[in-house]
Amino acid sequence: MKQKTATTIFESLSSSIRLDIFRLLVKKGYSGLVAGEISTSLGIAPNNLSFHLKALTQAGLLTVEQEGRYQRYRADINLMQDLITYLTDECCSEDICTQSADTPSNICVQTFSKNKS
Amino acid sequence: MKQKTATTIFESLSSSIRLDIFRLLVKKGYSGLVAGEISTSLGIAPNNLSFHLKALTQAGLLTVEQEGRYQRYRADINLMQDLITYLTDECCSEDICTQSADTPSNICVQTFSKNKS
DNA sequence: TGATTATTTCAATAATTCTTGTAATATTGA
DNA sequence: TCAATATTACAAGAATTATTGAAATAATCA
Repeated sequence: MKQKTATTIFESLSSSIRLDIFRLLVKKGYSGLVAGEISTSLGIAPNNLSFHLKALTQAGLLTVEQEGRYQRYRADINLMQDLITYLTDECCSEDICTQSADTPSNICVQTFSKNKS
Repeated sequence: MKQKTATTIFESLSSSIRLDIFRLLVKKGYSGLVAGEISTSLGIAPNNLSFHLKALTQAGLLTVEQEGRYQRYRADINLMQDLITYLTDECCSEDICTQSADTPSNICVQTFSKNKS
């Protein structure tokens, strides 16, 4: 994953409106929702919603499918897993992880669990 | 996790400078780095770096420990796992997941893998 | 103590993002 | 075709965030 991709995803989810939209669509699963339903459900003005849907879609967090005059949006959470990998794949590569095993703020927990399983 | 916590984390990582800082510290593991080392390593002016370190720390992504006249920063990636849970814990709760099993953009993959393992 | 170094704070400007209103586009149904 | 509905595009002002320079704070060392 490129850095630009990552910052775009984070930027997309840094707005409470967009986070609400994404979580709503995650909940709705494959069914997704059309723009009007999202607008009603979250109480966001259609034009403002369109602005945020565009941002989420461009970040790759949503997919859109045309259904007649409706646009159906769905969340794509696969991208989230790639994002975590991007953040943590070099975890502790320049440090001895074991040092942190017994500290309260253990930044290597994820790496440890990966190794254990 | 509260919505405000989540948006703050996303906002923190939406800047390329802050993403660089976080990834650098993830790499450095428990050793972490002091502010001056981060400044040199990434070529960021000390006062600007301080601005971004403050943002990351307030979001909970970094911890700070005083060492004499140095401030040692460390990444806390545990928070990332909580964040993923916040995003996906209600995944497909209002939809039949199986519908998406054979589609290219399968938003439920994560849920499926969880169930399989 | 006095000088030096590390880091943070503050203020000002530049840049970016959000929201709203209005208009445009496109599909549906009579 | 015409009217109604769904959605998007554009433009302008308000609000927020980033960067820089200068100064302040605090710890170290001679």
